[in-house]
Amino acid sequence: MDTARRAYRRESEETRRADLVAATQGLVAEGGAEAATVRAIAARAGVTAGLIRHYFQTKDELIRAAYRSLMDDMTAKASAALAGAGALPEERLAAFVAASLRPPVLDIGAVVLWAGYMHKVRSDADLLAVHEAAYLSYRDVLQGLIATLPRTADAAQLRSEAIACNAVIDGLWLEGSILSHSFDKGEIVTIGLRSVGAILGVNLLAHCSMLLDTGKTTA
Amino acid sequence: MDTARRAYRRESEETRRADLVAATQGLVAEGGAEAATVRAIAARAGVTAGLIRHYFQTKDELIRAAYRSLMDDMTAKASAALAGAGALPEERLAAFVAASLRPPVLDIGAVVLWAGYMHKVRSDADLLAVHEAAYLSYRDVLQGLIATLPRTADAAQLRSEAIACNAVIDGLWLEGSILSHSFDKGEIVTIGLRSVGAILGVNLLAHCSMLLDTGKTTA
DNA sequence: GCAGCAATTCTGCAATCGTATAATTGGAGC
DNA sequence: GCTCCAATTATACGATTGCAGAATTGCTGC
Repeated sequence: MDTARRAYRRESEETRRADLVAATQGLVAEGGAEAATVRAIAARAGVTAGLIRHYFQTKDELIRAAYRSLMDDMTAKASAALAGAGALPEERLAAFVAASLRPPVLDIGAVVLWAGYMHKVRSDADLLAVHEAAYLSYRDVLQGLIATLPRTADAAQLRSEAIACNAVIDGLWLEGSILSHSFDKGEIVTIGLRSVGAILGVNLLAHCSMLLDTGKTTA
Repeated sequence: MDTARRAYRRESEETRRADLVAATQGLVAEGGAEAATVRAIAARAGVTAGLIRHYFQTKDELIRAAYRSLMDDMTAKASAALAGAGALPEERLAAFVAASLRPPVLDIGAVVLWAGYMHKVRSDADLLAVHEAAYLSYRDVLQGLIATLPRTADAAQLRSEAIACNAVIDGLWLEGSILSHSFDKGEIVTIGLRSVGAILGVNLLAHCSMLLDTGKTTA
């Protein structure tokens, strides 16, 4: 037998798509978008390149699916922190902010993965829509938490505040992930809570000292 | 004459390098990193592809030069706004923040170029150093402006505040660039000034209404 | 266990990539 | 205006890319 074909198992469409998406994300996270070639993706997913076209009409379609998956997962992970939080509005907001600024959301791999898609987001209208939807989805959760605070605020003010809080979280997420070595443990979370609190005029740190993990008990 | 060679002019090394860097940035800004092929870069710079290797040993070296140039330019453009500002600390800080949140600093091309190199920043120690230096350089300018405000603040507080203000500017810069269509004109600048003011406990909007350009006179 | 279908592999192709190097030519110095 | 060197063009090469279609094979229903 000179021609020994590679043995394989049939998998459900759902499984295969998930595998291919995961492989794509792993490659982009490690080596940027240029590392995610169809052959590399297939190899990491344990299949051959031709199969990709069986599940995705084009490579761009796979990339889009992978990006959508990443964005959804990040919002989901931050939102999951709400389940363990109490009923107090300040406490819930603080839990959400803190969860967004620590692993697994705060992660250089996630940043690189996210950044690796940026150039596609620019040129691909569909991807831009995915990005916008994910951004607004996260911001809506944030705005919902802000709205429950014991204050009076009209719609326009709520929108402004949500944009601002989202921005400070984004910025801290970025630099905290990239330059993690130059920040003390818990510093990013503390600054995030203090900044969001300052923007909204509430004290998040007071209600939520249990969310901090400074690693050292500085005076 | 069957072989008509293309006519050309000799230029200084300085000019050619600048042209190639500018061509690279333009292409990445328009079409993402994948659009910046050596042939496309050369064509835009008005030369042939071979010349690139005459000035840069490898394409990566050119891209790195373009990245370094981008980072330096962004800080420089924001800092340039200080020259036209008055002597009042609030006014100067506001001018700096506002300049960081509007074109040419607020630019999707800059975001894409910046993002396109995240994965290299992760693995390449030199590039990480470039990023960190640029980040700290910008933050230092910001912290210097914050320190001149008429308040009392110790070193640790100044550091925290600079990180927070930098983060909110970063986040607004990102989303404002990517989703520029979903924000009103001047909205990003206004939110930036209000947020930075809230974090620092000063009113930047009061002193600096001339920095805003809302495009419409809403009541 | 046998048929048949679809999941998967395999092979190939045209295009494009970055790089290397030989062939030219513009322009400065004399 | 001639010389000569470096700036620039031109050409070529091997590798890789996304994509397509034919060939195979694992699995499901009987």
